Amino acid sequence: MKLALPETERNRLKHALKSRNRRPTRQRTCVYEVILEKRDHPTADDIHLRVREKLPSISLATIYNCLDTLVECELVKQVHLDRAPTRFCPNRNPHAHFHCRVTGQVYDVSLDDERLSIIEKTLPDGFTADTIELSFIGQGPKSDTIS
Amino acid sequence: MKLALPETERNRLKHALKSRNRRPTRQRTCVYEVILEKRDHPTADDIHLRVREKLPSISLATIYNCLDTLVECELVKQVHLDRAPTRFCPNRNPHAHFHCRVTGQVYDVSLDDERLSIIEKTLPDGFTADTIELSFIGQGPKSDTIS
DNA sequence: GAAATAAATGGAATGATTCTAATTTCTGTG
DNA sequence: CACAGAAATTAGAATCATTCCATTTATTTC
Ligand SMILES: [Mn+2]
Ligand SMILES: [Mn+2]
Ligand SMILES: [Zn+2]
Ligand SMILES: [Zn+2]
Repeated sequence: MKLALPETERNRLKHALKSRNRRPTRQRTCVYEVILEKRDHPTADDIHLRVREKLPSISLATIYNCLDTLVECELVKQVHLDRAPTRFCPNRNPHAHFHCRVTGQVYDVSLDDERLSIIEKTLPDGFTADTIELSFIGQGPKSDTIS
Repeated sequence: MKLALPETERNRLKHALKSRNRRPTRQRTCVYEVILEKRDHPTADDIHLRVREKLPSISLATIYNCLDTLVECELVKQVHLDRAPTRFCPNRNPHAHFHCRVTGQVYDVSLDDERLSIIEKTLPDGFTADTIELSFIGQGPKSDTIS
């Protein structure tokens, strides 16, 4: 009988959950499983469809719950940052953005041509990008944290 | 009498619009104006509030319409890419993403430590990032475009 | 195995964005 | 200048990903 989830990943999951005091449930295992199965960056809804083939009664809310847990445990990443209203920027030079977790502010971070071209060279042959988005998330300066 | 929108930008707007056969309306001018006024990456709603002080009857739909036009004319950028469902990814190594406009596929693009550290050095003093998101948007390989 | 706690569930609520259909504004031409 | 046609604006409805809530079910602890 072949395990759906390979031993290594099964352990990774178990440990990650235990270390955060979260329970290893059928649902969480299965969600993790389908994400590993096909590395195509599925949406929550895609995942729901796939998981339902194994757990037909799983709800979409649970998919979201499981995903939150897996992200929290750093077992999966979400490709788009926090869903939040789109922001607009008049800076027409190439630049990156810094989102401060503390204040919510968004700063421009200038990007010199040098670095920009290094970043562009990351792309393998056959890929042509017309847009690059680089953003940092963390803590900004003088956050006046009263700590 | 001081013009609300500086001459240079006023011209940029006029030319950009004309070159795409779009009309220079009060609403578009005003939206562009408030975005330039305060470079804080406002949301559509923020912009609506600010523009309403000058055009009290402007609708939110128009704000979105104007923003679409300004983005199309490359006068402003939107900081979050197209609003679309969040995607999830099990790749735990540092990597970038490539979104293909043609097929909608999302690919992982590996990021060596070298490049990663170059990117990190972009941040000015005082900023600490715990997350970096780098994504490319464009056309992927062998897109089988029947052209 | 019962109490206590965490998780799962279905459905309602949210909220950013998009769509629609009606009205208003522009622009080019006569 | 008037007018036809095109483009833009508007209010409100519709979408849709995500979150919230109250209830039920599963897990862990004792
Ligand atoms: Mn989330
Ligand atoms: Mn848009
Ligand atoms: Zn910016
Ligand atoms: Zn990825």
